[in-house]
Amino acid sequence: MNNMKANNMKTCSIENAPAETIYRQCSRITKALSSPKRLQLLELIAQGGKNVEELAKAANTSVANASQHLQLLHNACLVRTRRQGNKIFYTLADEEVVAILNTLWRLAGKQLVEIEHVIGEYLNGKRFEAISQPELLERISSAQVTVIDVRPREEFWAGHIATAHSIPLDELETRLEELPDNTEVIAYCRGPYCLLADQAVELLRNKGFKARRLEGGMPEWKLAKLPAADGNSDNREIEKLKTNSKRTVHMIKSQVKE
Amino acid sequence: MNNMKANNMKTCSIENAPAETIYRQCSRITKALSSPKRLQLLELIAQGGKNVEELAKAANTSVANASQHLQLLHNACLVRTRRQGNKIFYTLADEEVVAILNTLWRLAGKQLVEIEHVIGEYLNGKRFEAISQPELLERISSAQVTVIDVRPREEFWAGHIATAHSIPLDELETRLEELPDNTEVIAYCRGPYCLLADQAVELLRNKGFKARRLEGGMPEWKLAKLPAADGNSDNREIEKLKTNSKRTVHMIKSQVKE
DNA sequence: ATACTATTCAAGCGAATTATTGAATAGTAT
DNA sequence: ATACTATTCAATAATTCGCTTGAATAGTAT
Repeated sequence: MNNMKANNMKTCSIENAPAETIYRQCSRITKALSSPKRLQLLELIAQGGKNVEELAKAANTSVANASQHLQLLHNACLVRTRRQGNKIFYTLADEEVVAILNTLWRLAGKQLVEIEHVIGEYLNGKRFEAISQPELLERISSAQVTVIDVRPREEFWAGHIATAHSIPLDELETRLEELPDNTEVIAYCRGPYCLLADQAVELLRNKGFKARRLEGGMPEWKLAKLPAADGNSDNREIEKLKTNSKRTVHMIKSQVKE
Repeated sequence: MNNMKANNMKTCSIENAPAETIYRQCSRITKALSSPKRLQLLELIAQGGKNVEELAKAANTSVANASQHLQLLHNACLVRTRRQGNKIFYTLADEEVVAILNTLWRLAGKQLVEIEHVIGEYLNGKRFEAISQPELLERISSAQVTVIDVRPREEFWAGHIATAHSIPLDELETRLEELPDNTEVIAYCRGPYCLLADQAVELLRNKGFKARRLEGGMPEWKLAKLPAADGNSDNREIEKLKTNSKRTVHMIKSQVKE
């Protein structure tokens, strides 16, 4: 019966040998993404390089456990490590990782009603009116506003609203002095399902700033073809891909063994 | 001082209660994507609605096992079921699912050297020279070529090369009469890491057609801002009806009954 | 060197996942 | 009604996963 298919040879030899390997390889990535803790860790890492201890604390778990998860992510080539003093900092391995997290986030927000529910509950009584795209555009052009991008820095580099400053949520509290206390601050993030901007607004209001979030986020801004920019000048990519070379050799070897 | 910052739970309540729920929810999706078999099934489903038996056969597993996997995908809201006669057809639940599969594929191709390795092995001695973007463009404008998009139909709808015809790889063999045997056929797919176009070319050459693949794929074409189009609802229906003619009759019948 | 720190490794245990088998269900056809 | 089909359910055994604990390692600082 299995042979039937092979003989029938409907189309493609990909159904057979190579495909299985490919799907198995792809599943290395999705497996790495399949644990809530690891998703949380990735999100934390995306917001800025952190060491194991910080990550463990932020993700509310033991250091050993965090380390284990991180190594799994590392084996899936989703994160990279960098030694600094006697600490090891984790960063995302590639912008595509952000891309996949974003897609995942968008899909989850769209499909899983529970998430909307949770978000709704979180924002209950906390969500302030958002500013609309055209209104923000007008305020920008008349310089009546300060726009901050509270997403992870990598995402800012990949494209941001013109005139916006990158202040990842993590850093916001320590960088308040960069913000004006007379003109309004507009925070934006990934979109309607993303809480980053809401959290930023909450923090800013608590500190006495005038703040609102943008309706939607960067994807919607881009979609509307409103003025955006990206940080091409940043040239970190070069080093990125080099680091994997050693590990790669290892991986191939162990694969051959099997 | 660093300790202060870390200990102080300040900024975001998202780190606490709601966040865990959200990550757990997101992980429902990634868990569903974390098995090779399910990735394979999704890919098959993406290439056109299929029933359980077909899927099981194509994925080379038992019907019961396929059914189990499919239900898992269904619970994660990644696929949808539709009854037709006494068969149940599975289709993707949302275009975003294609998006996430694509991102995953791209990331995997970029990060996991093994995949390149496998692809290289598969294509060993099989890969024919590809046609470059500018060359194809010129041939298109002088009508010296037939362009076919061998990706799943959903992806064709989301955007395709101008003048291209949608012939998912699955259907290629049964639709050969639509192709000219005097002018060259150019197949394209998702990009350099995607084998669909190569498989199409192989099949076509075996059948005596003149065929080559495009260098890169749709994303690269879009990136170069070359002429593209996307499928409006009208096209969509027509395409649908064309290829599903047999099935469609059934469908219409049963729809009328309802 | 020695002590110290951050991180990783290793073993163990309960829970979850995968594929298999055989039976049950819900539609369809006669 | 009865037989039939496509699909799902239920029980299983082997495997893997996630977290904990306690020890080992590889750097740094004195």
